Amino acid sequence: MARRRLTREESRDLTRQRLLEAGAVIIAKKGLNGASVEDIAAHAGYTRGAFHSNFRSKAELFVELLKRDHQDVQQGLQQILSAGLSLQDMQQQLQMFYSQVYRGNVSYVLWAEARLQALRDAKFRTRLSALLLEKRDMIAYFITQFSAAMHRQPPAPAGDLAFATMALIDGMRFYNACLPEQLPDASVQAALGTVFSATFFD
Amino acid sequence: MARRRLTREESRDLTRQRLLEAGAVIIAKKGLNGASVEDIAAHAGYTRGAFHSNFRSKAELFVELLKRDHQDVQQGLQQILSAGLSLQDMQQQLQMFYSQVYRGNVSYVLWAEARLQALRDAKFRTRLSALLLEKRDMIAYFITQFSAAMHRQPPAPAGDLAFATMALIDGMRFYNACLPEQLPDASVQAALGTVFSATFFD
DNA sequence: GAACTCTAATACGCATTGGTATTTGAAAGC
DNA sequence: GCTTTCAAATACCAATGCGTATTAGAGTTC
Repeated sequence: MARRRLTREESRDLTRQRLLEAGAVIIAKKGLNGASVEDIAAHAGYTRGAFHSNFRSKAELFVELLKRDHQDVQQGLQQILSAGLSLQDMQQQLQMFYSQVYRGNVSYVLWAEARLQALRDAKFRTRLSALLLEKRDMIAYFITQFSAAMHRQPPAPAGDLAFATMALIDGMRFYNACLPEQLPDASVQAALGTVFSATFFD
Repeated sequence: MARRRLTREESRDLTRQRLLEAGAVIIAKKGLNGASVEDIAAHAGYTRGAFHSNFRSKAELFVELLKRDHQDVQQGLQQILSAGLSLQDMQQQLQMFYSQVYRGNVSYVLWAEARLQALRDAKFRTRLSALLLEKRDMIAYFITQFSAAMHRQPPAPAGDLAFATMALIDGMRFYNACLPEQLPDASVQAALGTVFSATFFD
């Protein structure tokens, strides 16, 4: 394993990457407030010096984490949208996509943490809102597409229904994680299917 | 205002009460982890001594807060359920009840905080699950009642739909609090109404 | 290879926190 | 009214936190 030496930039990027990953894990585990900079740095194999050399503060790393995850999700959705699939296939793709995205708990917990942060910090709220609105618009577009394909109007403003969709998915995700015996994956799928099809297709 | 002297017990209860109220406010504002015992005690007009004399720890106070709030909500729902109203009236009562319960942000934020806590602490999770299941069962009963009155079967297991209902309401509550201009109260009402009536009544 | 630059480690200061141990003062018991 | 009891204040301590300033060492440049 003759690994070549890294350039300064590569090395720095690697550090940053590791800190971000460690941040995600530790923040998910202990909460934004419970995770110390020391924790995160140590888990990534560094000291606080490295952390502060890469991020101004924990909050900054956190926002970066959210942005990255948001980007990934948006890209995934965009891809499904622009693949030119039939309604059936699109629906199935969406279902698969969400079960993948939410497979690990980490990103879900980060967003839950972010929601709380938003409720109590106005500055953070505006930053998060921008991301939430992007997501809402993406979903609203799906809803519009579905309705158009069914030759109908959406039963309520598409944007509002998009929020409802996000609420439903996230909420069920929580109950599923918290009470897996009471609400197993299959039940979540079935319940979501029931509500969505009743709302959008019947 | 000749206020009579308080007995020892009355005085203690009063202190406890004040600590609980302060705890709710401070925890809602700064998060469970961000709120220090000192914060809470000071906001209630006491010192940490008083706090530790009344609660073993912050976590204990937090659980107490959740239990109390849960009790209140369950009682309210129970009352609506056993009032012998028509479906119409019951529906309206429920709507009113929720808009009242969730008027202030405090209790909502506490439950959001609790959800996060549950995701990362197994012991806490079991304590919270018990409350969540009680609530689910209560709502499931409403769903069963509604369906029966419509001479139908619920379109999916009532318990699962109850979870979906809780998810929807809580999620929309968040978006409403976070982006009130994008999702005003009226839109929440309308969207919820659309989804619920599509799911349960059509 | 010498001077430099920049990343990450280390050292330092200061503020906070939680818990315990002790003290104080007011209610309760006699 | 004297003693006892208990709620709450105070004092103390050890741990942990963040941010900055400084240092060390590896990459870069010439």
